[in-house]
Amino acid sequence: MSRPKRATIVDVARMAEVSAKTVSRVVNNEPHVTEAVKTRVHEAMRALRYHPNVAAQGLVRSRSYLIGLVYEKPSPSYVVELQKGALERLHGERFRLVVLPVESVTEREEEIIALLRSAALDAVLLAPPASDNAALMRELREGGMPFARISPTRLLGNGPSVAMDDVAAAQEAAEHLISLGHRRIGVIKGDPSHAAADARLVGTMQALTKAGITLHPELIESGLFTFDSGLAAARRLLALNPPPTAILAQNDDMAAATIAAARECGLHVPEDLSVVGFDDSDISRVVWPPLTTIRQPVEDMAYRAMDMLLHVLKGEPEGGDIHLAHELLIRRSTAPPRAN
Amino acid sequence: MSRPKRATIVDVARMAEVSAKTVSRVVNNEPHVTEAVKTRVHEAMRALRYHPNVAAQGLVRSRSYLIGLVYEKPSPSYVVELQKGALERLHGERFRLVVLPVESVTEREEEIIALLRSAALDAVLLAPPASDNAALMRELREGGMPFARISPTRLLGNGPSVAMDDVAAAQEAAEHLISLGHRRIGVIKGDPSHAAADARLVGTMQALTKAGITLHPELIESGLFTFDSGLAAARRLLALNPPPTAILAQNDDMAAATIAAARECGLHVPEDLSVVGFDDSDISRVVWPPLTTIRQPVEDMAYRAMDMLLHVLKGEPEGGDIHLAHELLIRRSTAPPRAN
DNA sequence: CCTCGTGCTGGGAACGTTTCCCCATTTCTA
DNA sequence: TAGAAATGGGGAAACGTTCCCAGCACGAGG
Repeated sequence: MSRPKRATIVDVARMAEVSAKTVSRVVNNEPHVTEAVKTRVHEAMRALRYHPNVAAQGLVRSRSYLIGLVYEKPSPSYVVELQKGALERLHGERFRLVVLPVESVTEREEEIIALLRSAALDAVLLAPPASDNAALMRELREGGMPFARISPTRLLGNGPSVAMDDVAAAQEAAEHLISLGHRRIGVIKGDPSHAAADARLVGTMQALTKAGITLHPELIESGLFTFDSGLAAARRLLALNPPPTAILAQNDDMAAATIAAARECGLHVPEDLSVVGFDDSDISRVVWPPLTTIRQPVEDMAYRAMDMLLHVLKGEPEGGDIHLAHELLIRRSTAPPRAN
Repeated sequence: MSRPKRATIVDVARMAEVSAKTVSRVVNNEPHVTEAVKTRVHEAMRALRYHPNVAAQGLVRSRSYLIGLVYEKPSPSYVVELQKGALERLHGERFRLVVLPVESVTEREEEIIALLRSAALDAVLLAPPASDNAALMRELREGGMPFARISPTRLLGNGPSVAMDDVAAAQEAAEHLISLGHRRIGVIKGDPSHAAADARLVGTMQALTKAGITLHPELIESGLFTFDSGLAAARRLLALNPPPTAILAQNDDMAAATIAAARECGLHVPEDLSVVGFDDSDISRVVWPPLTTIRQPVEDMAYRAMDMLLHVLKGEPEGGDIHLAHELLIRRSTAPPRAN
């Protein structure tokens, strides 16, 4: 689309018999141009198939019209929803989305920062756990690079963000199990480097405490938000004596793994074991039985975060911390415990 | 990372006491620079935290260092693997990946082309079904924009591509069912706008014909590669009298849906119904029983396609059509039919 | 009739690199 | 030893756009 020498602004200017400057004004919808001139320029643009050269615009305006999306190998459905929401908002804007997945293991903050620096971005969208990384945010601020945060769990008031209330959501999920009659409830935590894992545990414990239930440490297992890690954690929980009658997994992938682990032990879900997930990702409807889960509006969150970012880029004052509502979706993986 | 006036090449030149031209040579690893000068420049670069301005480079070299990835709302796991492979190859290169999902419904070829044109890309990676779109490829060629194709099924010899043999793979899957003793085999096709859907059907029919089995049209249902569409198609197939003893779904999402539909009818998989999927996506291991499926090396394919694209961008001659091997993974969703 | 604002337009200088062309010095070849 | 070739370096133009500033017409008010 570019090699066979594209039309430049002076070609258009020559054809429309105006100056390059005027063409620029027309392209950017600036005032001080007569209607007649405007239409003449538009015709010339169409005839020459003129498209402004983004690199040149970027050079003089010191803008690259690129927005980065930083995330760390979460579940596929999460990534896709994130991208969908961000792109949806970008539709019709001249900004483009550059994906920047980072490996927590190999890449340290400095490397991420170097990556961002060399990528020449105008702004970044930070998904967890980058959205909770204080050092990263400080660097960004010092570097003058605008950012917005998705699902931060701490350090609020630190730039625009969109989140849901992980604590309240986890509390609600646990209360659902308690109200069904469960007393011995296992928890599978997510990746400890995600602050959401702690927030969700706190919510769970609040519900249990309120109901007068003490959560034995043996009932808390840690995973990494992946199916395989969830499988291992669920196996450990189900090997306890007595095993829990319900398991609260901190995302759907690990909840699905819990169902698989239960099947291995010959347990039926939900008769022998209730399972609750988190996120309402695709996987929650694909497994059997479909998962009771917390709906987290990831796509909306990404959309809103991108919206706030665009506002900042337009020079408007920075937005604050936004909360989006969650929702407990009761499907078929939870039931009262078997009476024994 | 950019607003507080970054160091420019002349700052570095001044500090290292050489000309801007020399700095440029060092940055680009060109010859004609003494070691001593080179280290002096490197030191200055580090001290000033100099990073070349991509926009300026792009302007003079007429390169944007952006590569687009065009795909059309396929399953999340497919997208993620695609991106993973492409990014893996891009690691260490200066090119960045811009994601360009397109809606087949709303966007027609011209809009896609306009999108690419305005995105100022250096090259594009085409995933299905864009990789089979003749008009799109013609436009790209005329516009001088290099491209590489992922999983094309027709119009080969039309630019570098990486694919697997859909026909042979589908044939192998069908032969597996036949060898188990199945004779009444249902097929759930994928989105008709993907040429792979036809190729996989052809392979299936080849296997059946070879075994002397005629495939009744009533046994062929169409889906859209999504779980929901697969659910509806599977329900229709299972409502037949007699129902098929095995169903071959053209991707894993629809195969998972088939298992769900079977459960609705009170059928057990694989005792009452064998199910075969396609792709070996995450979902195939998450459902119960785990799916017998064809492993499609999506990540490798994206990696190789990106590799070929980079070769073209370096001015080397265009590669041809590459084939990657598939593999039939026999898991627990297939078994001999119940004797009746 | 002169002046003064106001709306439209153009000239020229940036923006930060690379590249073309040039010169001086060193090294190799015959 | 002379000439050719290679090496190390610099000056200035170019890439395509936007932005600052000035100029020009036109109508209104004195």
